[in-house]
Amino acid sequence: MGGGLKAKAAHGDSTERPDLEHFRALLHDHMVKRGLRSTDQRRLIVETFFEAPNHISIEELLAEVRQKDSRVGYATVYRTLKLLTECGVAFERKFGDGLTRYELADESSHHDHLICVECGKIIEFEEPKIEELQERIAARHGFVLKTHKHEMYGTCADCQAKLTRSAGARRGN
Amino acid sequence: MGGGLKAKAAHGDSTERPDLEHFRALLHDHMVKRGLRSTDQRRLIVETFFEAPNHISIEELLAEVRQKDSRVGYATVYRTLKLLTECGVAFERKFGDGLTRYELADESSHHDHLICVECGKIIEFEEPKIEELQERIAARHGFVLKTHKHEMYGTCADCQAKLTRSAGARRGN
DNA sequence: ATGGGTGCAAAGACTTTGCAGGCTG
DNA sequence: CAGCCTGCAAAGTCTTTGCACCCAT
Repeated sequence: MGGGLKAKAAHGDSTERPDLEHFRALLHDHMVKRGLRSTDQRRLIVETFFEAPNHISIEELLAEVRQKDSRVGYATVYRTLKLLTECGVAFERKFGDGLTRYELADESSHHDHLICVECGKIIEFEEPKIEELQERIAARHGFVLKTHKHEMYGTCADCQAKLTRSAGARRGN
Repeated sequence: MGGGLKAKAAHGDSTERPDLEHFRALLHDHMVKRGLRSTDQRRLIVETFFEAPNHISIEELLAEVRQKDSRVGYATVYRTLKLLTECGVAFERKFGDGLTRYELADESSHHDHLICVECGKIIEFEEPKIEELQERIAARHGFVLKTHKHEMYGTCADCQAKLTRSAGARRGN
């Protein structure tokens, strides 16, 4: 029936890959500037992060990393993501689920999030009109905006279908 | 322009108090329906919550409550707020600071939040145009929206002034 | 008298950090 | 070969829960 399901969603919207070289350079500069060192673990974690779907949690990233080197510790992933955040390569995101998630700090494609409360699918969206309205509201209150968080929670098309089906079944449809 | 600034913000926008009777009834019904009991602590906590500024944390509410009865425990406040959330009297909010905050579930005045990253001031705002755009975006992706979280972080007018002043001083102004 | 309610303290779920030994530059 | 890094485990935060006793109903 429902075909194969995409399941994935989250990641890059197929179009073009982000400019990883730019991020590698950013990280490299930061490390040189502070006398930090390049280690096997860091390189592995960083590259794994670059390949991973956006909005990955520490746990998830650790799992990926351990497929390549099972001896890497949680703390190292944690500290490396902290490092990436500091040098502007990653953004830290806290959705309501208690986990901290990370995504590539791709300024060039600003987006917010649409999240399915049934299956957890995360879709990114952009809406310049909203951005503009935000600025106007901020100005009205005398604020200068730094960042914002705009998340919409609902049920995706797939899950609506699923729910309708089971509701129908329950009703003896 | 400018004038005196309202400063307070956060709480009821001066206009009218929310309809507390409505919320008391909601809670009462819920408790009767489930055979829950009305105790001194619950009444105290609930009324204190009603009087407290919006976006209060458990710790803060507990402090208020303890001014009236120092023997109330953290867990009771915690459980009472859970109860209020369940029966639709309060909303749970998680801003990025790791705390859970609660506000009156005043549907009639839907709003989002503008937060000063310097002083923590929280201002509520409403913008129907954004709400409408949200629905449109959700529809475009096949979603049916349930809730959303829209927070904007920046520097409020007061703090901008403060920052400018100290920056100037530092520069030998 | 029941069985929900309370306070305390212990347990969870995540995130941070201290340390002894390892490795980069 | 100094000092940053790592992995482990312990320590923090904040939120939840188990329990024995208390008290509305």
